[in-house]
Amino acid sequence: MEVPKIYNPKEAEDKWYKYWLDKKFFRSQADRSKKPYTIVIPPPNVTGVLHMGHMLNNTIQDVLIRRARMLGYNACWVPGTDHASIATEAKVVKLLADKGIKKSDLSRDEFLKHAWDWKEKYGGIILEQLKKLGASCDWDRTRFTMEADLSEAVIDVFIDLYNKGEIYRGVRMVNWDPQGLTAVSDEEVIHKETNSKLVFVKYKIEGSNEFITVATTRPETIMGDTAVCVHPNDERYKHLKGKNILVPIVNRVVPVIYDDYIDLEFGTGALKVTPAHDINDYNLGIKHKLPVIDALTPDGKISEAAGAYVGMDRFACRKQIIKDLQEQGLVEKIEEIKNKVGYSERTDSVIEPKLSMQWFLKMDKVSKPALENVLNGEVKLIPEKFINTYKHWMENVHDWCISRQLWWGQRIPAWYDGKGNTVVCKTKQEAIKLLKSEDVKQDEDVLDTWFSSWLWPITVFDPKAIKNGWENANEDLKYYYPTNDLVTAPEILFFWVARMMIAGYEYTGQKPFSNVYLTGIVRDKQGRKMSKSLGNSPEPLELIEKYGADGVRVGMLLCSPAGNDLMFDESYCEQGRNFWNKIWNAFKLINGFEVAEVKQTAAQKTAIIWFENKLSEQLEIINDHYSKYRMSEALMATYKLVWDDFCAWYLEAIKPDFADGKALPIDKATYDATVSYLESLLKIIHPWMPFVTEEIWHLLKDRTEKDCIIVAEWPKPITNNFNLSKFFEIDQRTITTVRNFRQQKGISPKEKLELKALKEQNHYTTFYPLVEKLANTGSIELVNEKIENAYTFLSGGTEFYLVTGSLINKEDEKIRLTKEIDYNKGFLKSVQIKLSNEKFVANAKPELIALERKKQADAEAKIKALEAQLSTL
RNA sequence: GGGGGGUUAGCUCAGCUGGUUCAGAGCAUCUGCCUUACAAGCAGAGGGUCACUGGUUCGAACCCAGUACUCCCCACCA
Repeated sequence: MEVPKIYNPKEAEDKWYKYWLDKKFFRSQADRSKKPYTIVIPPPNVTGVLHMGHMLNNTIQDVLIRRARMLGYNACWVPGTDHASIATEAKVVKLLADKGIKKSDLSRDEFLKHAWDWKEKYGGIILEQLKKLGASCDWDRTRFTMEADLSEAVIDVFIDLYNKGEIYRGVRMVNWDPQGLTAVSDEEVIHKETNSKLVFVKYKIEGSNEFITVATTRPETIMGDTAVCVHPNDERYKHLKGKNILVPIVNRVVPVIYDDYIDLEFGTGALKVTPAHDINDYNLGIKHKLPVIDALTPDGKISEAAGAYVGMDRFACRKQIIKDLQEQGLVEKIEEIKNKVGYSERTDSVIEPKLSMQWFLKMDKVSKPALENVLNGEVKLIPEKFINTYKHWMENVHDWCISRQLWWGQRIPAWYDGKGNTVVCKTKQEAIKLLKSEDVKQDEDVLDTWFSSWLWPITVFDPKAIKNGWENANEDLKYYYPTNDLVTAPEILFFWVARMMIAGYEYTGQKPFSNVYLTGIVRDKQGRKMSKSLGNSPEPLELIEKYGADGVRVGMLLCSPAGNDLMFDESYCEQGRNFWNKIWNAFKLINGFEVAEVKQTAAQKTAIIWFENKLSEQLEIINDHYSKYRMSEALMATYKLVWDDFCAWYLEAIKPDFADGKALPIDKATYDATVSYLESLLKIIHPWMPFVTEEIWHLLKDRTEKDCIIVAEWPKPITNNFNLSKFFEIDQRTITTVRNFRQQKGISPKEKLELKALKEQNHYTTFYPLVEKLANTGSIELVNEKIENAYTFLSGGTEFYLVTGSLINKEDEKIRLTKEIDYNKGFLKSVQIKLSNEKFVANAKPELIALERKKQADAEAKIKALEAQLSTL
């Protein structure tokens, strides 16, 4: 069959993806007669567009799922998207703002309509992009975390946990995002080292000319001060007991309080206490019954309560107040310091600790099984190094603030009657009944996104399982759950992975997945995280355009050891592209063979025997890598098997000779063996490069409609005795030596050389036909006598002679042989030292000693042979 | 501040129970080849004080202690 000279990835990708969809190869349905293999996708944000992290993640998932499918599992990969409340709401707010619409001018329902419109329009983009990558998800199962029944499950969980007493509402210090105007969880705060000014401010002591100096990085909160605190043992301040202090600017009278929380060493040993704006101060305030003055508005401006600078932005105020204090002579000094300041992950604005009414989930009890089952290995983290981090986090876990001051998300099912009564229930009618009041209002807030996505592995299969209980779960959930592997980024180990485990144990009594494969972070060559803002991330779809999806998939995985960050560089994709090109060319060669009634050559016969061995050996190695989730190693082993073993050695060995400028025909046995090897290889490559393998699969033979490589059976090793493969390595070295000799002497590969071997040493001639073919020697003659004036070398204990008479320079040969003898003598000496060491002989394992003895004997024999050769010169 | 990694060839990384001719792989580099599958290629070659210092051991890239540099996670020190 005529095939194109170059493979066209774009054409093949579109064609085969569509074909796979048409034939429903991605579809999975519960089937008790087959073992399930399940992955649920970490749902990307609906606002998301494909980035390099997704590429890596989803390629790994696709490799795992495709291989499982070929191994005969009922492979099910469930896709979907996450509503991502903060990110999406921010996006929609911005979009409306661009149109001149303010969120505050809209009702909740109006805003949500805009949000849903946006979601319908753009929410599916990322899933479409995944298809370009070749992701073999069961698209019929696509879910969205805010679908009605998934949302209902979230509400059910809230109500259930509330009824169990695990959820409470309270005033707490939360991380307030003044730009997003919402509380965010501890995990959404990123602490960054920041250069700050530590301002030493003098506070006047009431009824005295004395001052007490406090150090602060946040002078704009001075108006919220309600005490000054010192250590009870601090000699410097003992005399202030019972005194009052005047807060600068506002001249409020506040007490001096004593608490051993104070660090005597830091600053001046005196702390201004601002209960509304610092968690420690808040705790001190509670302990010492201090009033709370909230000096800031939700959007980060100075509040009415502050009494000065009202309406000014917090950072502008910081500058102004320092200036004003300096003018009043109240600034003792200013130090430049580095401290950690919290920033919002979503909006990147400085987080403000703020007191507010929020809903919390108690974590101590519910998180226990999630910790235990990782420690006991029931759920495996890959790589294991994350177990320590995980343990540390789970043992020090704080209550989870689950409310968000947003509209996009699942609204908290709490109802208030305005008289201080609260009920938690699903509908307004119930609330009216329970509160015995017509005038009930639902909580304005929605739940944290992770409070819905922690149910993902359950609700994608059966959203009603929460309500109905595990015993009444549907067939899907019972069949597919617990899932097998979760592939995700270590950044969300706590955000999401830990919480899925919590929810899993709480609501199904089982783990949600058995293995958690944590990918690395994709970085650029300088080690910077790839991000849109830095502009250092290549556009994934452009990469696919350039190198083909197969090339990009391979490129991603070539540089991604498990759990390590990967320094991505486009050249890896180039390597990936070269790989599919190589495979295409190998196919082209085989495709061009002319089969005829000719005799099989000895080289062909032995090559077939050898490759069967090699293929089996490497297949076991590859399977082993997979079982340990060593993805890039499995890929590299595949790469070398194809490129080196198959193309460079096997195909070169069985390739027919040329005569009259035309390739000779090939016999049927060799052809069939070669095609079947190629088929096995294509299968092994398929998870990595699904498109090119499917294309070749169909060009190679006439196939029935459903005979696709995507559902072909994963090959099995034919033998488990790999001696042949080991023996051929010796012959490979012989071949390389001859080729090296040619290179040095400038002898063309086309020129036949005469190679002889010493008969008495000769034990293993099985692969001599391959040596003859690949080193282009005449048939290797076994001789009884050593040959003088030849290029002599030892390979596998046999002495070989390249008889090229005139080309041998005696002096050069002497130098070469002397060098080799020296090397072997040195080696022999090290072995002898080892063996003459009594302690070694006494302590080492017997096998090891035997091995060393053999090394000794071999080296001695080698030296003897080389010396004999030298003496003939 | 607490915890966890990492440091092996120019680059990205393997090296599993301390012992095989153990110092490896891929890429990059150099040399020679447009040999009718493939120059996105073929053949060959070079390249490392295993971060540093000490210890344990008959034997250390591997185990232990310390040092340096780096990355990540957690944390309420003004």
